[in-house]
Amino acid sequence: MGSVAHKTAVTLQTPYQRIYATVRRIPPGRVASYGQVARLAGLRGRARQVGYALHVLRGDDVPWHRVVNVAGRISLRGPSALTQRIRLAHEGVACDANGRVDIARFGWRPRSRAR
DNA sequence: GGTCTGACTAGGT
DNA sequence: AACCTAGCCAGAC
Repeated sequence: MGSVAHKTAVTLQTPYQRIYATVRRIPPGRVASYGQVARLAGLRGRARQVGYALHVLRGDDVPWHRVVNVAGRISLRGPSALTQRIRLAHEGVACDANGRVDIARFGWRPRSRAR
């Protein structure tokens, strides 16, 4: 059948592109975990790959600051962690005294698409 | 080729 | 609560 055309269409987007597309869907004022992004991108279980994809990002085309770990903590170390915290605060997402984002309050819960 | 690292996570002790 | 382990996989060396 049209297996070749189908395969081509699926392969058109690399895993990284799917990750970036998913992160771009996170609305301002919301956060998603690495594992959640992986799942939504069709890459279940590859949370580390999401971290690496964001790590190698250049520029600000992707709102990488809206991704935190599953505990609500900022996983970055160094000055970039402060950048992330500031950007989140600018969107109304504050960290508590322990440096955590309240996932119950700010976690992104997309209505449609894969959980 | 092998080995190690990391912006991860779930599950167990 | 902290700590450990397995699973994950692209890069770096």
